[in-house]
Amino acid sequence: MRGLTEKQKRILQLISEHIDTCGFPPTYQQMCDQLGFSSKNAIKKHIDALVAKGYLEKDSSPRGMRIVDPAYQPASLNESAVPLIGHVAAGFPILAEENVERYVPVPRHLITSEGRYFALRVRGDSMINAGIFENDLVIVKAANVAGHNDIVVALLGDEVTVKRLIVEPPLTYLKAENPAYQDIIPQESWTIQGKVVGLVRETMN
Amino acid sequence: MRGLTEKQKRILQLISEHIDTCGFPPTYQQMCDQLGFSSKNAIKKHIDALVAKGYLEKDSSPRGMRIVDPAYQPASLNESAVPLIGHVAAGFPILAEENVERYVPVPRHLITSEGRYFALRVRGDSMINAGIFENDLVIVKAANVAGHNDIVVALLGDEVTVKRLIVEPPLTYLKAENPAYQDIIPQESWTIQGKVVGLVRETMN
DNA sequence: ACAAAAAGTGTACGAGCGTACACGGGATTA
DNA sequence: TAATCCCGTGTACGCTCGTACACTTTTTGT
Repeated sequence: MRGLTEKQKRILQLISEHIDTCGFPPTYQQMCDQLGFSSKNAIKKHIDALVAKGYLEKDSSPRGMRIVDPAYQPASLNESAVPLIGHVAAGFPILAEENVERYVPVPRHLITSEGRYFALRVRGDSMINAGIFENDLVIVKAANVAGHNDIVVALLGDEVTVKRLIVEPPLTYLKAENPAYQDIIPQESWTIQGKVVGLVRETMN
Repeated sequence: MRGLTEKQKRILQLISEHIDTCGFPPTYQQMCDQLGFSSKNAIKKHIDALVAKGYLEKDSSPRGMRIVDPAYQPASLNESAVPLIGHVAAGFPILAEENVERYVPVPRHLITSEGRYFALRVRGDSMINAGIFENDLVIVKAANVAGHNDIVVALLGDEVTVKRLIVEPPLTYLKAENPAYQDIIPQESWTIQGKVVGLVRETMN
């Protein structure tokens, strides 16, 4: 993977931009028009050079190209998106479409193999000692069980809460990471919804 | 934008998966093969229905489709990737290609218009009271100046550090968010490299 | 029970796309 | 001066893709 000429860089950038804008790579003709060329062959030669140098992969059908170099990657392919659960409507399962506010990108290696994931906006400051602040988004792997000391998302009645799970047989309870809060030893039935595997903070003020 | 039939959902999902895998949408023929159909028209009708319902946009050239519904958005288009700066080689500008370790996806709305951004892995626990832990990735907007109370990335000699910027004329200094650390009132020359605008935590242990 | 919508097959066609080949010009190097 | 890249033009060709039309079957709704 050696150096690129200026024109070749321009081509890569053009492809990347087009994918960002339209969701798919451009045709040779479109790139011609955009660069003011009048022959598709100018493009083809650059593309061939890029393939030869390993920056691009091609399959010879229309728009059939894929950028290899991560520096020019449009936006994704090493990443994935998980649904951000907004207000949880009572009665609905937590992952129901009705609850999805938007989607949050996360590094793909957080999303190991299969398993459903979601994001949740944190309310309150009960976990500040674990570095989880109000309005942070926690990335959660859906699960019904979890281990000792895992940070989990639990459902108590209608309320969704993020706490540390403490397993000290015969006792299992939820612990806040903030001395101002007491442990929660639920009387009513409660369920684990998932395990926190990551965090995204979008506001720094 | 009304309800979809099961088959139509399947089609949307198929397109999304293909984009994830290959970087561009499939052709009608490819979708046929994958679903075991023997006529491209089956696909075309579903696609037309999806367009009519507003879930898809089409331009009548090969692979020319774009998913509108965010729930089926492949992985990107609402997100962007910023370079993760690994070890900073002395002498190199911080954003030099040599320093890039990999790319980190972040929500696009963090990346306002133009301006260069990067990510940095946090070393040490000097900012724990701001909820910034060791090994967290801070998302940084490159800048040479910053305001009072901003969390900034500063370069002191060869060392890159994350601290809160305190502007109390005539004094300007860096403050750690951890009582165990003292304020840094640099004698030598130092520069602001950028302002922290977000945070990503990939490890929760 | 009847009509309408959804789902799928088969054939044929025209246009757009990638490709191949021949050609010209400028810049750098031996 | 010749050789070699890099860059662009022009023409022609064949294949693939999206599209249109006719027809069948199953599911849904009133």
